[in-house]
Amino acid sequence: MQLTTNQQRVLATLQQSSRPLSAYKILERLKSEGFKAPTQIYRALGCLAERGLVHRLESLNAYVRCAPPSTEQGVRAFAICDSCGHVDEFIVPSLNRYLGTWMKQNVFSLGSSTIELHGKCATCSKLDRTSDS
Amino acid sequence: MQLTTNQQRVLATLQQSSRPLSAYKILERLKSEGFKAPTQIYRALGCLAERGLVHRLESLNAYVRCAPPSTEQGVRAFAICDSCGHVDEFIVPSLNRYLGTWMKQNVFSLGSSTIELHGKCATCSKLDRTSDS
DNA sequence: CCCACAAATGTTACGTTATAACATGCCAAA
DNA sequence: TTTGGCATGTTATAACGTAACATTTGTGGG
Repeated sequence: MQLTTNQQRVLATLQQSSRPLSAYKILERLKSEGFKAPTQIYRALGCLAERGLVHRLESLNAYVRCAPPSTEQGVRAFAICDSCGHVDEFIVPSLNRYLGTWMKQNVFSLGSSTIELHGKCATCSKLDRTSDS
Repeated sequence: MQLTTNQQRVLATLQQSSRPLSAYKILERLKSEGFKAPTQIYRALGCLAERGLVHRLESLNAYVRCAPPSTEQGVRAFAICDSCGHVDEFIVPSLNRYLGTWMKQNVFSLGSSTIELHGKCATCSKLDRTSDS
């Protein structure tokens, strides 16, 4: 199914941003296009998330455009630069292999996972070093 | 340093609970002991978190008592049962080994990590199976 | 003993994030 | 053209979190 216009606008807003946006930030940016209430944003975000087009970063209460569902086996993870806000998405190839030991011992049937790493991206780390005294 | 009485009360509340509690849930339970405002709870939670006695589950906006800082090398992870709310804490022995490939390639200097798995614990999985038609 | 200072606590107010509940508009199939 | 579904709009409120300032408490120095 196609995206509705509201969904397209929300998706475009996220896509144009270099960092995650909260629902209310998105709302601000879309006020000029007639959006008025958070519900509208949350609804769109909900649909986009279902399709795997956006992802909510739990540790930021914010949303990012993300890679479409890939064939690659594994679990999504996000590396978030606390300096510049840049988010890098990658796949943890097999969570099972690493956590599998634990999960088998503990018989936990995995539904979904939240893996968010905070730190500094390459660019910001470099800046730090060059500005050292 | 010792815990203050407020911190002790908040910690005890979490300890007595079989599942994570939001700050406001904790507040409700402590109203009878004179707590009146969320600030009081958040302050206590802040201190307790600094000492590694409680942990905030980002995906739930809730807090759990957690194991004291261990000597074991690794990163904390949490397995959350979406049916009964039970939370199991464990250590991912070396995030570096698994994500290290990615982190080296991308030069990301890790600060903190959020790893939260959602699914069903053993007990709840069993219940499902026995209630199958 | 009393003051002064610091730390913890209390209190009020507000900011941010999210959802519930209901109204309206829009389009497509009968 | 009516009806039924679904996207959208609107209002209100719930849930989560923090800033700023007042008050209390406890401790060491005069």
